[in-house]
Amino acid sequence: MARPHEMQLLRFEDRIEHTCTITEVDFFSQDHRQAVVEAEASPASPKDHQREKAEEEEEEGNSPAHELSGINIGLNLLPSNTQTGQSVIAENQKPENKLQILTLQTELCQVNEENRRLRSMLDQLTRSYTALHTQLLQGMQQREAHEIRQGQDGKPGVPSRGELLAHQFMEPGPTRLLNTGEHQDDGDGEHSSSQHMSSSWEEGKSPKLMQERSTDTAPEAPCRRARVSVRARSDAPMINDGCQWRKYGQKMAKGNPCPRAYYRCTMAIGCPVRKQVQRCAEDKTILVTTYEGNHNHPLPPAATVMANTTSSAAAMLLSGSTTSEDSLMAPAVGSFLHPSPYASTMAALSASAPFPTITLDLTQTANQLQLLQRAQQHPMQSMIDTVTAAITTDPNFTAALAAAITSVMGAPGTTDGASGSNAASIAPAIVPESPQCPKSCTTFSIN
DNA sequence: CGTATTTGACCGGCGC
DNA sequence: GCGCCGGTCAAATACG
Repeated sequence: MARPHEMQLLRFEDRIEHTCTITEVDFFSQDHRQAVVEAEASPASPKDHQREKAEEEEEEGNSPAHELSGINIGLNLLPSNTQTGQSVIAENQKPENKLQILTLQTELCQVNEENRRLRSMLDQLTRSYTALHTQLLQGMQQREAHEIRQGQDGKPGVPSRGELLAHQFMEPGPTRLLNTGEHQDDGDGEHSSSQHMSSSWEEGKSPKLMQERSTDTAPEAPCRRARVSVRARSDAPMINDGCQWRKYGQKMAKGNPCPRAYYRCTMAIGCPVRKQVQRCAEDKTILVTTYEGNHNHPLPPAATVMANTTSSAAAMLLSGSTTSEDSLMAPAVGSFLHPSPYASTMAALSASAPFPTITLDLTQTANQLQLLQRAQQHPMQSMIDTVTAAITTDPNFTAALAAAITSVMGAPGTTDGASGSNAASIAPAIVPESPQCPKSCTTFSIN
């Protein structure tokens, strides 16, 4: 996964710690940087220098356990270094400076402690993501194996409604979204006998095609995927999400004076991703973009960031939908998207369509500081929040952020949808798109 | 002239 | 069975 990045990060931080240590020894220098340079270049403290060299040599080991050892070394160095420094200082400097030194030592220790805590948090996040990803992959593999077995047995038999729905929701993209740029789902991933992507979209949609291959596809006939709807304030007719789209239709939707436009992704031939763009009937400054499907091609960074965000939301939605309506509406949304006081305003599922739909609302304002604070308690959620907020506030930020996100999240892969970079407001939120949620829940339920 | 957009027709799902 | 609605297709049109 992101191990190389992590190692780079850790080693970079280790260097910072070294620098801090040296700086502390040369605290009385006026110029901090100059002091560091001098400390590194001068033989004034050969012990420290040798210790640093030993640490650097240790770092070359690159063993996994070294990540923590590096941290500990940095921390343990402080007392020894400062002891050495203090002995010199005690001989040459005024007593009041000792207090400053002690104060700075304390601060430095706190900073190092914070560093270590953040690092472990990052490790934990990485492990959690890896575990979840593995679970998703295993689930997909088991399901596909099961369906292949059914196909080999001849008539698969009529699955229960629950099975059918569970298949529907296990099927779609977000699981693969989180995977990589492999072959896209399109709702027929299990049909290894079926062909290419371009037709797979149609298979998911076209009853004719479904009937032609009814022997092995009938249980999948109503197969749909999760949708991710993004609400953002924008004057533009369509938000710039980093992808290339071609308009293929426009309709007047009931209950909304604004037409709904239909786009399909043209970044790759046969890419099954489509999106609908429509202005909110209540507030025409709000642009509602609904993404469906998963890209079957690499995405540019600007599109990848929000793709990860939306795919995470969709993954959450789908994982919840495979169990029960309760898990869908409460734990899935509640625990993943807004475990905090944001719960009441940030997330909800839509029932306006035969698809499970999750809406990311980027139209509300939020305190970025709160996002940061939440980052410490809920790293995964905060990552999504941060990404979304960054996108909505500064489109130029997306490219730079993409690298960082993908380094933590793993390969961006093919993902679902993209972002609204022109959104005017900040807060990522998921709000009820429809008052018909209960109805939708029954659709999701397995009974 | 090639590509993108527009727009009416068509199709299937769903509710009555 | 019928009509409504959402979604897609494809011919016509616009644009660079």
